[in-house]
Amino acid sequence: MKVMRETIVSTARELFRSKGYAGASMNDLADAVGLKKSSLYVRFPNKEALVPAVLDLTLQETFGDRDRGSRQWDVEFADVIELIATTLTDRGRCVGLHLAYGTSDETPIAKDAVRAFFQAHRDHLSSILSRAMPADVARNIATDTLARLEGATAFVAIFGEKDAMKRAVRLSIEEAKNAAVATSLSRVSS
Amino acid sequence: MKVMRETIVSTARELFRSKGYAGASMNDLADAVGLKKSSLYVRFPNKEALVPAVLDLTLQETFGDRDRGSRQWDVEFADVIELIATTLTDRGRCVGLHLAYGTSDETPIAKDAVRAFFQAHRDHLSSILSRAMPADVARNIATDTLARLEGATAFVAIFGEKDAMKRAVRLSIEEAKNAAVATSLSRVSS
DNA sequence: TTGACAACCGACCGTTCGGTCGTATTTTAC
DNA sequence: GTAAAATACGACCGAACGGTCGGTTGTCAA
Repeated sequence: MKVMRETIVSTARELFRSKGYAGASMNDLADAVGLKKSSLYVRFPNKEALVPAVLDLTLQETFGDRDRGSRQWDVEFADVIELIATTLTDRGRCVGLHLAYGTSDETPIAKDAVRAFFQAHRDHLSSILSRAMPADVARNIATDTLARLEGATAFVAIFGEKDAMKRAVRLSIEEAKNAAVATSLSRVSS
Repeated sequence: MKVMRETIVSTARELFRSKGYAGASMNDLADAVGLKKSSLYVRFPNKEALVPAVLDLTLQETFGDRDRGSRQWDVEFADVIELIATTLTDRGRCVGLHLAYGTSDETPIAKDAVRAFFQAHRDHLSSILSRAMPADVARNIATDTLARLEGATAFVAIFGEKDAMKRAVRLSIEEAKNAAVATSLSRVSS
């Protein structure tokens, strides 16, 4: 009857996503995976330790087995943000953002994990974009893309609307391509 | 020693903003306003009833005493989104979004209040924009503007970065102006 | 078959949660 | 001046919280 660690982590992710850090209880998690609360403490020292595990799993699923650099930058960029957008649309909420809002100085480990989570997202996107534009431009576009996706998720969460997410994806891809064109033009003129 | 209702509501807003619905307790609120918990229940029937009060206050402060329609649409649009952006940057979080993520079917009154809150934001922005463009375009731009602001707030919350918010404001204003120009051009050509 | 080890559970701890109620105190109205 | 209404409080409730601990069960290698 052994319960997989990944089962616990991905179930914890669902709970954090829908109820937030404070709203999700260890008892909820235990019930959801078919264990008793005390058994959870064999695998995780405390509730806070679930947060890095949850975010690491999500990062792995998003950027893990991606064939990095083997394709055109624009295809890879479009692929990864469409993957993120689809996940956000299907789940209706972003675990990372819910945990970002739900953690504070009282949960420093969770807070650090959230920072690392978003930093990793930005770094990944930025590294794809910087194949076609200067690093500072890439970083800003990566940031704005993530912001747009997070904001569009709010409209999925509140109204169930998916249009905003579609526009966010389209506009982000356009913005990246425009920046790439502007970069190549300025290279020619200089 | 009477404590103003608005004091309670705006203090509740701070708590909801920083700790979320589940994370903010009635005891926290009582301590913060200098009352005992039982005294709060004289003014509010339960915790959930604080949510509409908090969001109504915020709406009032954002759109309340604005001289509607007396100025150019673009000035008014820029003004109101700069007010929102400044508030979000200063506070580091959006109460509305934190409550949107923190409420569920178990708190229907709060959930409805959140929907009304964001709908009111969208309606207000949309009505300003529709002075210069078709209603459907205005609605989409209003939505995307709010999404951008919410997303940029995440980067303030997580990294303390304010640049993303500045870009969000600038890009939203540009997008609105471009749509207005496109509208007037298509009117001429038809 | 047995010993060892990992997985799991029930009972329990102190604390905090949202919420209620009877009562004391202050303000207001007549 | 006095009655009524508003305001605040202390004590309390059952439930849920995160977390601990001693003991039982299941698995597997020797």
